[in-house]
Amino acid sequence: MPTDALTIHEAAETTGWSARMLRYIERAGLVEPQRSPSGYRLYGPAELQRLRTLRELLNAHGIGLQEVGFALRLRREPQLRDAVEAWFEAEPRRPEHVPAPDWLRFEQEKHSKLLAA
Amino acid sequence: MPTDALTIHEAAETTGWSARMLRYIERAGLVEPQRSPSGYRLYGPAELQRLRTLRELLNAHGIGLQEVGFALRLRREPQLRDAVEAWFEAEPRRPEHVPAPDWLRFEQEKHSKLLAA
DNA sequence: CCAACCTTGACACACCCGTGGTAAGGTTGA
DNA sequence: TCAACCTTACCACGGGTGTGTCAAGGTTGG
Repeated sequence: MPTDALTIHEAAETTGWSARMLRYIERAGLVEPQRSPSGYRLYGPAELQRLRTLRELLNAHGIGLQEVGFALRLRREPQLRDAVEAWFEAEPRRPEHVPAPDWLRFEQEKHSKLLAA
Repeated sequence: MPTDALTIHEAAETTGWSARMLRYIERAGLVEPQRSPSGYRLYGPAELQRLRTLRELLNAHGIGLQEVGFALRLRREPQLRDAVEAWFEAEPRRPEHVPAPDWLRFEQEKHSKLLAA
């Protein structure tokens, strides 16, 4: 077996996630490690780096795993992406007023507690 | 006042949403009606169409308002979009196996109950 | 052989989302 | 004036998300 593949608890230690969350992240399709012949998860350098940058991505923008999972769906289901794009394209024209982006605060409030904790 | 602008309860009636949800959708930045001088929401034909197609968009793909709200953030915050794209681009190469898309079922399970109800 | 790993599955818990309701108050039109 | 609208701001509540923990069992290395 390659010496640079870590088990789930070792990977948890070096990335800051818990082993529980590594399984959760895998189930969401975000980081899927290879498996040993007997089914053990094996995290290589690429997966470890991916887990660290995932943490940064979430913290930097105040989003959650769910959002990243949805972005994954947008990449992998072109009809979904196209349908969403089409809906936004039909946005009614109201060019004046460029409001204080209140919806932005609204969207970000959802994770403010998490970030504070 | 233009005759083709409906109040919130009238708009609720013709679109199938509740008045409560129309306010919620507005707060999420998805459909923002104009206001009368005294602050009443005025839904024009464009907004009404938008509300109907929003309902179809959610039903057709098993997603929620939260997902559409996140897609809106992706459109309006280029740095967020770029960061998410960059994270996916760094996906570790594992070209074989093209697995049964289990993550897809996982992502869609979240709304299966809603669709059934 | 056995301790120390790993696996999947389930229960639990706090918090957030979607939705309804209600209260307190402003607007409108007959 | 006054009934019937509208507004914002709360409380409530079922179900989903993110996280921990535990049980029952397979794997591994000394």
